[in-house]
Amino acid sequence: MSGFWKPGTEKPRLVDDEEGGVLFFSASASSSSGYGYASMEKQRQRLPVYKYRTAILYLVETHATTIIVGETGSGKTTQIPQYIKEAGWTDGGRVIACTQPRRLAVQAVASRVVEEMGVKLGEEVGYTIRFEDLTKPDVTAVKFLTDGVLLREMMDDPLLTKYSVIMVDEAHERSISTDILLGLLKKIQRRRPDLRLIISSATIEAKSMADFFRTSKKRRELKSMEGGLLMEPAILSVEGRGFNVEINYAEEPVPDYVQATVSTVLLIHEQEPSGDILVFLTGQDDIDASVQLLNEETQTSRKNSSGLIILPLYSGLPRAEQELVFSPAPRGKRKVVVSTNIAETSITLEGIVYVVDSGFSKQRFYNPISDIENLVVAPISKASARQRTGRAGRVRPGKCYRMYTEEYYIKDMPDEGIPEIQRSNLVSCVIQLKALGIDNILGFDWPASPSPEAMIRALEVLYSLGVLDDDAKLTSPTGFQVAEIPLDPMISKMLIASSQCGCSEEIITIAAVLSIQSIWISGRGIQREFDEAKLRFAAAEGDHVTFLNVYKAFLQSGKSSQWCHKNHVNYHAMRKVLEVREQLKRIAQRIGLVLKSCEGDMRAVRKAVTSGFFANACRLEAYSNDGMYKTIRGSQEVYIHPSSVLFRVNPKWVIYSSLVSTDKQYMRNVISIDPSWLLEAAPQFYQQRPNPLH
DNA sequence: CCTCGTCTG
Repeated sequence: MSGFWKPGTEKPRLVDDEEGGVLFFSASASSSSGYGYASMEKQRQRLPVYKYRTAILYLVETHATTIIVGETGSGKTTQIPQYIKEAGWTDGGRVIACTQPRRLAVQAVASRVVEEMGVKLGEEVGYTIRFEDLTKPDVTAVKFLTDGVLLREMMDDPLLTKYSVIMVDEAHERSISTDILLGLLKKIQRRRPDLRLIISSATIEAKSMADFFRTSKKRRELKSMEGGLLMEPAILSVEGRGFNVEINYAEEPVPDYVQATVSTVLLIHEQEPSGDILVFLTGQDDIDASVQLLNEETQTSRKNSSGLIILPLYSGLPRAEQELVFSPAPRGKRKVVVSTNIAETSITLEGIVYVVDSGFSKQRFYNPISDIENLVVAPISKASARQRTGRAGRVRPGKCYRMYTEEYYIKDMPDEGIPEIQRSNLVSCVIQLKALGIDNILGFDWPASPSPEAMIRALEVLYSLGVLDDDAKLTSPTGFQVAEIPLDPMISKMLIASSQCGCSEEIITIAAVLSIQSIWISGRGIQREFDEAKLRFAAAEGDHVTFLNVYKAFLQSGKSSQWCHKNHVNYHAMRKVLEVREQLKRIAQRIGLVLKSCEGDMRAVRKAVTSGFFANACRLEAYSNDGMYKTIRGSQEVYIHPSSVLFRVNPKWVIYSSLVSTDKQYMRNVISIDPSWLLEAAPQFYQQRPNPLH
């Protein structure tokens, strides 16, 4: 091959990030404008995946499912859809789909492919993510989209008939949507022998992926279907372009991983040649603590550590601070990014040569008995550790420092993490399958089965919401309406009820706010100011009504970002609220809800909230001095979260929208109610319980 | 009397 890059010639551009992350080019990176078509073609041919072009096309032609194991930098995501198209799979108006778990990745990959093909985005090549559809019917032949969007598309077209090839990228991440999608695609395959699947996965997951798609144990059926199509999944491995990374383990188990991490960073800075450092910790607490320790070190010691630029990174960080991590360190300085898992998959940093891996991350766990989701610090898997390590070898050979022993890695660390679907509440997932006509939820063929307890709990909740009937079928119209709304079913139910309560305008706003992370900007140093700012909007009824006040004031300000800043309101979150609100309004109209404002009648609003969230009703314990509540459903001890406007107000009866558990169970987003509304909203749910409302 | 890993429709 003559396609090697020589120093002094044009710089090879990094292509897409194979871990589904998005590359952010620093200001110094060369722009693409200077490249002609020929040179673009050359670049494409230099990618490792190019060697496998014929093999991939052959496998896709002859196998129903092809599993591609692609290492970092192989070029699979951008190239394979193009190969498939060049081979004629889009002839006759058929479409190739390529899914990604994340929106940013969809956009990044689509624009790269558009550039390589020299076409306009939204024509031949397009993408669809929530709120953004850049595709043209009958024109778009290659379509990038999120897993979630493809799932939604199945509601209108369960067999996904317009697609000839579906590539599921980053399947090893095992997100809930990916897992549901894989289960459904396997089902579709039986009805559509013309459909081809390409599943891209990391090495470690490839075998279990193949096992899953090995449809039948009967050999005859397995070997071939009509037309000589092989049902046995093919596996193809494509090497990557990552550099070698030397791994260093702790010699002894580490008692305090934050401390160990900090010491390691300082040691690297003292002893190793230049190159940026990426540290993986678990959350804001860890990160702030270690950033502070590192800063102290920088200030007290006069010698080496002064050349360090220490930057935290987590999703809760304000946008401007997040962006700091992408600017290159000034000459002679070394950048240290202290990050959560966000840097493991979602964000790619250039210039990282050293990785420090604490060996932990925060993971969600769900207890179907208490119906509570918890976030806990837990050891990562080998797959995760490898991924973290790989982050060091993107620009040149790197080093990874693991804050655990080699023995621990080999003997105790699990190969793969627990798929998200086995750690989550399943209500949304169950309703989606029901809407697709899958009646036997317990018998569904999952890549990883959720626990029967979790399934049963989800069915119970949906039954009590009136979404499922006695035969566990979707009710009409409520069940079908709830399935149509892209929100948590409790929020959707609240929305539908608001149509009857005559307060849908208000509830749509509340639904939009509840479906995003938080509309407030909080920070450690500004706690008191923040509380004061919040008091300006505080409503006696509770947080939901407070949201309405914030939204109203935001509109009155002319949707001003300065106004947001002054009031500790997150401007980006409010833009998102506007966006979700518009979408919900459209859906509400489509499914025949009455759009109406209650003109300040907050009883109506509280009743509508109760209709969706009655299962989260709590009563203040009569003799409780510390604001202890008990849930009506399970007599769980819960407390109002200090961030709530009802903190220390403690009304007798409240409903919450979610629980956060730390040292205690805290209710977030709390509203006061009248207990008689509970019986009204869910007679079957509350009558079964022995005298709950005395 | 105190906080929240990351995503998605």
